[in-house]
Amino acid sequence: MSLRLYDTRARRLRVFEPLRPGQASVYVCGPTVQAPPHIGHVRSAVVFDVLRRWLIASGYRVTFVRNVTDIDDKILREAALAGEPWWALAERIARGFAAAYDALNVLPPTLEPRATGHVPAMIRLMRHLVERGHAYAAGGDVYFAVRTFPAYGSLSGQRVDALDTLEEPGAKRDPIDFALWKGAKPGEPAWETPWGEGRPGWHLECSAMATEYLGSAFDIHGGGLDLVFPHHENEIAQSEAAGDGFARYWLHHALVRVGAEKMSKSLGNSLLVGELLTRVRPAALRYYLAAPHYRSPLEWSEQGVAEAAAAYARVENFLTRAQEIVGQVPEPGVDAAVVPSAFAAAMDDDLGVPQALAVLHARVRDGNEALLAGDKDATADALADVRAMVGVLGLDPADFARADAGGDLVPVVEALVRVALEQRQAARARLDFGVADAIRDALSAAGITVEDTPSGPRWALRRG
RNA sequence: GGCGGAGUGGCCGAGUGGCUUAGGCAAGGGCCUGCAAAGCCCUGUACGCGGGUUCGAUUCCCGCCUCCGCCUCCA
Repeated sequence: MSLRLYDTRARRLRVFEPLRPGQASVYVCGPTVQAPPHIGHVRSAVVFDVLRRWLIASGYRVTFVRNVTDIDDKILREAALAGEPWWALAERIARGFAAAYDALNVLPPTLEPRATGHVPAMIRLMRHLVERGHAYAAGGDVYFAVRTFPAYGSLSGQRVDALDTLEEPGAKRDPIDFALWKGAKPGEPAWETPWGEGRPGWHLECSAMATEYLGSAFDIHGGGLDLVFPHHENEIAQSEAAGDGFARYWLHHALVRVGAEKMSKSLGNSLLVGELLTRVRPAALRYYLAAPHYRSPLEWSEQGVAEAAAAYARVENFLTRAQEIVGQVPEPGVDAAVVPSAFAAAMDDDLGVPQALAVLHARVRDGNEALLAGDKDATADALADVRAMVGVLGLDPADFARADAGGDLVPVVEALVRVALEQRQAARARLDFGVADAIRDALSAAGITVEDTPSGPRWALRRG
């Protein structure tokens, strides 16, 4: 059994064979930190976090690099609008992204390089390209000469001859050439280069940072489907023209749509993560984002999120009840995860999370049956399986417990609920169901659900 | 116009040449419960339209319709 992944460039599933046995190197395009994260950004992060966790669970040592683009036209414009330094805006937004990733239990990357910290590497790459005749300076900018790279279009299927744009050629020799480096206008941040002062273009950043840390050739390059062209096509052109082997597998996930349209800042229909997390549990949101196959478009719906929350609650309920019987099980940790073979087979098949979830739910059902039958061993088996699977998907409730916790008020609430439930039990004992139900209703109105079990009442904060 | 993707039961969402056919949510019936909740059991026969290939197609081929992404910044 081995992992197969859909490679955009090959347009088919390919068995994953890493460059170095037992190791996997992954580069994922991170955000341009110009505005707060929206739901699409975190889908991307969750998708590649699941990939990463599955690689780890499969025994690979994973080096996972996700960049931050912290210099760009839009950042400069937003900062000017906000009246703050561009670097302050970039830092503030970058922190917002980090917080959103963290809330959704996305593992921190091995390294998170920033474009502004890697200008020397970009200049080296550019020099290389200029020396080899693949790039030229013109009008203060530096451009990549697309027609010097015959493989251009191999990723996206675009043909160079079909790419003639209406755009003014400007200083370019050919309208299809793209900028590696942009000359600084007055007042803009600028770095010194042999071709004048300026700042890096977006495409150059990723090429330089990926090879800086992962080497001339590495295993997987990931990103959203919207990056295939021109961004990733251009990365390939730059890096391969410079003699780097570059990425061996290209993974792209489908996008999140809102009202049948792609969500994007320019369309003004962004669903911001910060706002969503005020009304959706992080774990439920992660379940919602991770559940469909990563190459299927996801049309945002509030009902869908509610369904995801219900499905997740089912898993969570089992874990809670099972642990009450079996005892606390130490978190398996993704690297030690031993998952059911059907789950592994699903994940190996291009990250088949939907089928993997079917296996997960089947084991939850098994576990619930065992619980019902009072079969402690079978419960423990199911618990171990479910815990391992949930860990691979980044959905272990324990990982979210800290975020869900109410801080100092937790012991207070626990004490108050205990008092109320004792009163209710007393009422039930004297068959005074009017009082008992009134207490339960009052707790329910406060968001506390009560369940009576053979071993006494259980309660939980109802979470949405 | 060029490149690419999608249309599945009430909803979301997998998958497959026929065999048991995901899974979740919702719904109905039952068990359990003081009543609930949670849980368990049972029920639902779907694959955009029209052709074709085939003993047999939702699954393969052709045409059509509708929708979406990229071709400009974008996860």
